[in-house]
Amino acid sequence: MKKSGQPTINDVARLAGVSKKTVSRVINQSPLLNSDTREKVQAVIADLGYIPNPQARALALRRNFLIALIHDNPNAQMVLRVQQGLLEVLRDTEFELLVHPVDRGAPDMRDEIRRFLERQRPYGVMLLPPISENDLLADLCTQIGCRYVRMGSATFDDPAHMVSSNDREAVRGAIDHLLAAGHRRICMIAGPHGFRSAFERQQGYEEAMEAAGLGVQRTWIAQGNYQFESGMRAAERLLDLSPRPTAIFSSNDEMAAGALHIARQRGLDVPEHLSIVGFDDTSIASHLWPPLTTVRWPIATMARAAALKLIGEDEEDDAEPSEPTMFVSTLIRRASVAKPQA
Amino acid sequence: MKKSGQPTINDVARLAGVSKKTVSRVINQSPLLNSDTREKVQAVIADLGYIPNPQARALALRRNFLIALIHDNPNAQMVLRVQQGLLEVLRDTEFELLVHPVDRGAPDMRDEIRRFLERQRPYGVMLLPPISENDLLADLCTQIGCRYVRMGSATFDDPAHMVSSNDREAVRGAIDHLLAAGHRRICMIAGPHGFRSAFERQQGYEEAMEAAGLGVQRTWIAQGNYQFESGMRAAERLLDLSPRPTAIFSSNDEMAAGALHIARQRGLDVPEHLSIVGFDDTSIASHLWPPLTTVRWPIATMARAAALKLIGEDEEDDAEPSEPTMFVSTLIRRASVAKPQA
DNA sequence: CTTGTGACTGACACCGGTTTCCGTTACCCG
DNA sequence: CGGGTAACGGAAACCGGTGTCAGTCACAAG
Repeated sequence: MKKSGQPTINDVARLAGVSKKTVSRVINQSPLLNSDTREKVQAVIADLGYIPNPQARALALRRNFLIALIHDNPNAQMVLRVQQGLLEVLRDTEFELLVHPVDRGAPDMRDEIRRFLERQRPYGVMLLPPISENDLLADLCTQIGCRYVRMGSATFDDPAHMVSSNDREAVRGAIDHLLAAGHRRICMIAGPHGFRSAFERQQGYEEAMEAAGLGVQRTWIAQGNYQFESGMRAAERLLDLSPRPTAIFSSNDEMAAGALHIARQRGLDVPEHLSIVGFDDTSIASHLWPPLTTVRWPIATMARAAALKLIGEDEEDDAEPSEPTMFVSTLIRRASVAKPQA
Repeated sequence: MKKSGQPTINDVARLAGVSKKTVSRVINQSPLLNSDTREKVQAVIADLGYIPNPQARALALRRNFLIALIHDNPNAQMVLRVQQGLLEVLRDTEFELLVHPVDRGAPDMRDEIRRFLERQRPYGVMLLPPISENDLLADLCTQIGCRYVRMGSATFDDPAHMVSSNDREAVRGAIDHLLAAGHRRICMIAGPHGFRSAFERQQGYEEAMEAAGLGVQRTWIAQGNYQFESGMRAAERLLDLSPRPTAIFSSNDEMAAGALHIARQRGLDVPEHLSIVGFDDTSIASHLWPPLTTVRWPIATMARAAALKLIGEDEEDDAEPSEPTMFVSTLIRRASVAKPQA
C-alpha cells in the first residue's frame, strides 16, 4: 500500500528507524554522526536506491548544483572541447552542466542573460570568448551572486575569475617560426574588431614584425570574422598584393582553411608558393591538406581548470595565491610552412 | 525594512492586492481569470522583475523544465548543430538544456544514465545516435517516466518517439549520382559495426550497386569508425585494390576527408583520378579542397522537431497521427565528383 | 550523587511555490 | 427572485529536503 513513486527521505528514515534529519546528515556528510547510524542509514539508502531530489535540496539549501556555460561562439570545435573539459571535471561531482548559448548580435543579450541567471541562479557560470570579454556580463554575475570564470586570450580581470592564455606571445612564436624559415612578406588575417583575442593576436604579429625590423604594413593585414568565408575574402585581398606575400598567418584555423581554399583556387601550392599558419589547432587543422602548422590553444585544459575554480571551495575574501591559471599555447609544426621560393 | 533578496510570490500578491493563489494562476496561465486582474498582476510582476523560483516550482509541480541531451558522439559538428536546433526551440520557452555526454565504452554506462535520470528527472530526454539506437536506454526513459525522443537513421520505434531520416534512400541517390557520372568501380567506406546509421548507409550502397547490376564485392567495402584517421586507413586499403576504384562513397564526411587526405598523399587528383562522396554535410565538407559532394543530413531541423515533440502537449495515449517525423536528406553536388578517366 | 560536558539525535519551522477545500461576492438568466 | 456560474480569497497542507534548537544519553569531574 506504499505509494509507488521514488523513495523519499521519509521512507529512508522510517526504514532505518531514524529521523529524516539524521538521514539528511548522512547525505550531507555531517561529521557528528555515530558511525553505526551512518552505516545503517547508508545501507537503507543503497537498498532502496534512494536519490535525494535535487530540486528540493536546491530549495532548502538556497543553492543548486548547476554550472552554466554561456557562450556565443562561432566555432563548434571549440565549444565542444570546452564542454568536454568541463564535464570531465563535473562527471564525478553532483554538478550538472546547463548550456545557454546567446546571440551576440541581439541588443537585449544582456537582459536575456540576466533573466537566465536570475531564473536559474546557477552556482557557477562559465563565460566563453568572445562574450567573456564583456565586463558588464561579469558584473552581472557578481551582482546576481553567481561565481563565474571567464576564459580569455589575456588576463583582464581578477585572476581568480580568469582562465587565460597568452596569445600574444604564442603568435610571436609563430611569426618567429616563419621568419626563421626565411619569410619576409608575412601577411596576417586578423580577427574581428572588438575581440580581445583578435587584438592580442594582432599585437603579437605586429610586435614580432617590428622586432624583426620589418615594420607593420597596414595593407598586409586583412580582417575577417573568424569564419571560413571571411578567411577566403581576406586571402583574396592579400594574394592580390604585389609583390605577393610568401606567408600568411591567420588568427584562427578556420580562416586559415579559407585562405588555403583560395590558394588552391588560384593554383598556388601550399607550402611551396605560400606558407600558412593558423591558430587554435582545432581538428580541421590536421585534416586539411597539407596539414596545417598552427598554434595549439589548450582549450580543454583551460576548461578543466575553470570547472575546478567554479566548484572549488575557495572563499571569496580569501587571498588566494591565484594559482597558475595562465596556460601556454604551443606551436604545432605540420606541413603548411616551407622556405619561401626565391 | 523589506528583505532585500529576490521578490517572492508573496511580494507580488501584496503589491497587486491579490492572493498568491491568483498570482500563481497568472503564472500558470489558468484560463478562468479576469483579464483585468491578469494584466494588473502581470504589471506588478514586470515592475518587480519577479521570476518564480524554478526549484520551488519544480518541487510543487512535481515536474521540472529541463531537457536533457544525452549523447556519446564522436562528431563535434553534429552535436553542436543538435544543440543549436534544440535551443532554437527552447529559447522562448521556460525550458533549459542539460547536456550529459556519456562514455559508450564504459560498462556501467546504463547505470550511469539511470542515476542521471533518476536524479534530475528531466522532463524530456533527447537521445543522439549512436546511443539512441540502444533500446535499453529508451526503456529506461519510459521506466523512469521521462519523455524521450530518439534521433536516428531509420525508424525503429514508435514514431512518436523518433525523429529520423531515411539514410538508405539518400545513399542510393548518392550512388546513383556516381553511376550516372559513369563510375562502375565504386567502393565504400562503411561506418562502425553495430551502428544503425552505418548499417543503413551500407544497405543503401549495396542496394544501389545491385540494382545497377554491379553486385557487391566484399573487398570494395572498408570499415571505419566515423573518424578521420579510420577514413585514411580505409582509403589506403581501397586504393591498394587493383584495378583501383574510380569513386569512393564514405559513410560520413570526416572519413571522406581522411580518404581525400590519402589520395593527396598518393598524388591522386580529386576528382580527376578519384571521385569522393561523403555524408552529413558538416562544415568540413565545404571547407575541403575540392569541396565535397555529400549528402546533407538535416540535423538541426531534426533537432528542432525533436524539441517540439519533447515539450509538446500531446498526451501519451492519444493516437497521434505521428506527424511527418521522417526527414529527407538531399545530395549536395560540389566538386569532388567527375567522370571517371578512361 | 549531582552536575557539566560533549556527542548524537529528533521535533518543528521553513525554503517558495502549488493544490485542495471551502467560502464569498458579483453577475446573469430564466 | 431563486439558482447557477465565473472570478477570486483564505487557510492549511504539501512537495522533499535542510536549519535551528532543544533534548537525550553516557561519562568524567566535582
